Amino acid sequence: MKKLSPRFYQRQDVVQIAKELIGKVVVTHINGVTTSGRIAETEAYMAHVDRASHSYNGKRTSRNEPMYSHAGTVYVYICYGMHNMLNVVTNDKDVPDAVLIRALEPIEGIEEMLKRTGKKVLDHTLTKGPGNLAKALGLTKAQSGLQFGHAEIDIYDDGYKIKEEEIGVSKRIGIDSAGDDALLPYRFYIRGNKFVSGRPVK
DNA sequence: CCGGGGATTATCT
DNA sequence: GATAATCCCCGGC
Repeated sequence: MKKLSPRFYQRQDVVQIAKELIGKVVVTHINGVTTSGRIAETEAYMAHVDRASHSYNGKRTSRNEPMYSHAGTVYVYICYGMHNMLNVVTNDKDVPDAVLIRALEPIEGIEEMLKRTGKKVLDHTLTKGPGNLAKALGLTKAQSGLQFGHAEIDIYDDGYKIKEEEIGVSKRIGIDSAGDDALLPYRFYIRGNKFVSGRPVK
């Protein structure tokens, strides 16, 4: 298990970073309990030029302020009034690129994840989709603005290698109001992984 | 298996 | 007052 270096997050190409985050391991220590999972699905959001991004056209508010912080910052926000979403901020300070972590394959702390989500048994819904994932990991906007590497949250490379052909690419989910930008191929996922969100594609 | 719609509230205008 | 980077349930086939 080795931490991702600051250099990993600092790069300019957020789409490439989103792709490389597939297969990495997110670990949280919240209230003394450790939970972790392997990233199965991500989406890239490109700063001010991307209509789907919270920072489109340079929009800057107290909610999305962490996006303008330096690479390796945690950005958590609430969507539809009830779901927390986990993002990784990349690129230089004041360039608000981010990667949304959309799905995980649970590894550690499954009992705790079941307790947090109110589910009875481990099935593919435990960490499928960004809302479920943040809930299982115990993340809320209390973690927004922290750095990856903080005691409560980090991302590791455990040496797991994923083959190029195992990674699927598609347009992003749930951003229909973003016009043509909704069609950009900025979503990456592990083909055939049952934790990947959305209806299975034939 | 698939698709439609309601839930629920922080955030922005 | 409207919107939203979602989830879950329920009905129909």
